[in-house]
Amino acid sequence: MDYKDLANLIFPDAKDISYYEEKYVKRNLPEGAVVTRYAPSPTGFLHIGSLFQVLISSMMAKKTGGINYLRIEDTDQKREIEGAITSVINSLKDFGIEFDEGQIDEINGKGDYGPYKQSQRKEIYEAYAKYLLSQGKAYPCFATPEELNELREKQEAAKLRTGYYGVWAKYRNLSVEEAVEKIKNGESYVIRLKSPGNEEKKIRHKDVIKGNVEFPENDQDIVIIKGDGLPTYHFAHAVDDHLMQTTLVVRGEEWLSSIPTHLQLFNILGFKAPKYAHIPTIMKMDGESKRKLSKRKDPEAAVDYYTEEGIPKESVLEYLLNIANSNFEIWRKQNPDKKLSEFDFQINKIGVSGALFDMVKMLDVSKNVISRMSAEEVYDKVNEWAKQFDEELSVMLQNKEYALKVFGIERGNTKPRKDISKWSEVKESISYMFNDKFDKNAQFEYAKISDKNEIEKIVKLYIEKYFDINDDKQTWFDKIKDLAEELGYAREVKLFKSEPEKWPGHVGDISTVIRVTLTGRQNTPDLYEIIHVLGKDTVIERLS
RNA sequence: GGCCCGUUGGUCAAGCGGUUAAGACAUCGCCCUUUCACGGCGGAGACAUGGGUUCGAUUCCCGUACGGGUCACCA
Repeated sequence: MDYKDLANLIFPDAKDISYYEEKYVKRNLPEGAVVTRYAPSPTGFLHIGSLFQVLISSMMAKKTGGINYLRIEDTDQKREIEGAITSVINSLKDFGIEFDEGQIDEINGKGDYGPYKQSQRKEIYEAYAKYLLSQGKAYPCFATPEELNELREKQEAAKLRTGYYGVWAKYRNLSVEEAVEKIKNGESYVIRLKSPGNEEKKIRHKDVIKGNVEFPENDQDIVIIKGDGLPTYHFAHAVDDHLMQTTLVVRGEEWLSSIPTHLQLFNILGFKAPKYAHIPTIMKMDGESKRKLSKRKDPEAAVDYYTEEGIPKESVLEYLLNIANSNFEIWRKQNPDKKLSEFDFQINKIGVSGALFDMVKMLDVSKNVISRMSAEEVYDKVNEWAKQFDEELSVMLQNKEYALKVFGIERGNTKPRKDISKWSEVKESISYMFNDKFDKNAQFEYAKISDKNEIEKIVKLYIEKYFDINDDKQTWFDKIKDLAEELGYAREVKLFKSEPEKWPGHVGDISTVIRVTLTGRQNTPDLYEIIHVLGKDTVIERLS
């Protein structure tokens, strides 16, 4: 009996690997095109770090005329979550990320290199495992969890490196006969790689982002096929990325230390290894120390958070791009109207150390993104958001024509207003523009001039003598100045500042009184525009 | 603990042996013919640390400290 017999016993039906090698033909892509992928395990939760990763992959594929595909890594049945695939696909779609190829729903994929769901690729992994088995490069291991535990304890007690390797790999040198017998006895087992690595030797590898890294060779006999018959991540990674012809693997830096294992696997299988780009983890400040954004503690770790808060997807993407390529900011300043895809993204310019997530900066980016939108765009997006997350706002926006006017205030000119950074702020910032949300009898907080009688006097005189909806802006403001003067206030701020003792206040204080009476707040956009959007009747009604 | 990776202002970051060490956010002050949001100008604020190498180190090498990652039949 030899290895082939063992291989046949374990995987009697597995095909020869040549079948798959021939089935998946070479991709026909332009020179330099990158094939990359996003390969989540379906936990139903899209982390901001994952979005970062997909963004990078997709930028690289687009830039080079390549392919970005979606592969589902569902080899851990214990973690399976119903509907998770659809939810990930939809979350990504919310951010404008769609794949050229790969999984499209819970069961189906599109493209010539599928299936794109690992649980549907079992026979493929078996073929490759059988291939290794038949050459004696992999073997069945009968160690029980208890045995493995014991082994580790022993190693720890002796202060040795833990793991299943070298002389500790108890079943590595079991004879074929013994193995066959155990299998026939129904003993459970996994398939392990018979690692040819030597811990004393180093391997050198050039990561696209991290640059040169050096590791000891892998000498662990890692599991490639688990007890449940499904492959481990490592094995599936090698087989899938080879067959799907991935040329660039973008993944989190927590994978960096598996490089020796992965390179070894590619090598033993006779595959050409892809390039790897290990991207830094997005961190958060927690007290004194940094830590990974956590799905349990930090709502902003989940991509859906941004959707719910109404932070536009463009903002999130721009912020992320900012972290990735710091020259993006400059580019954006020079090209305010260009699409993100026109930015010449450089993957090797991504910083090597983990970036802290900075919500303040994110909102600043967002504020600028929103300021570049037209009133129509703002309307559409706010409306869409409100439909889902804020019914009251949604109702307010029903009169589209009016809402457009509201959003058009100080927008579309060379110095657009920058006061909205997320849709969830919109209601509060525009509520006074709606009569049914405005209570003229509420107690407003006035500024310098707060005497009730004085306020009444100012407003009354304004409405009776100076208010004319048909005035142009200059005339309108001149009249406020006249009003100020008539009431004994300085008509220019500068005048007041040069001789502050001469007047009780200035034109700004007067306009503040009108502003507060009209809107209920001290800070608003341009009063003249507000008056015109509100219309004559409302203005008179509120000021009377 | 072993093995990796990292460390430039409060934050994100340029920089690749000789720079007054960019820029952005935040912060502070002033200005911008009404507030706020903008915009403009200016201020404060950094190369973790100790040794080398070098005429010269933020940049290269080694150690230390600190931070992160990883050591599963999870990905």
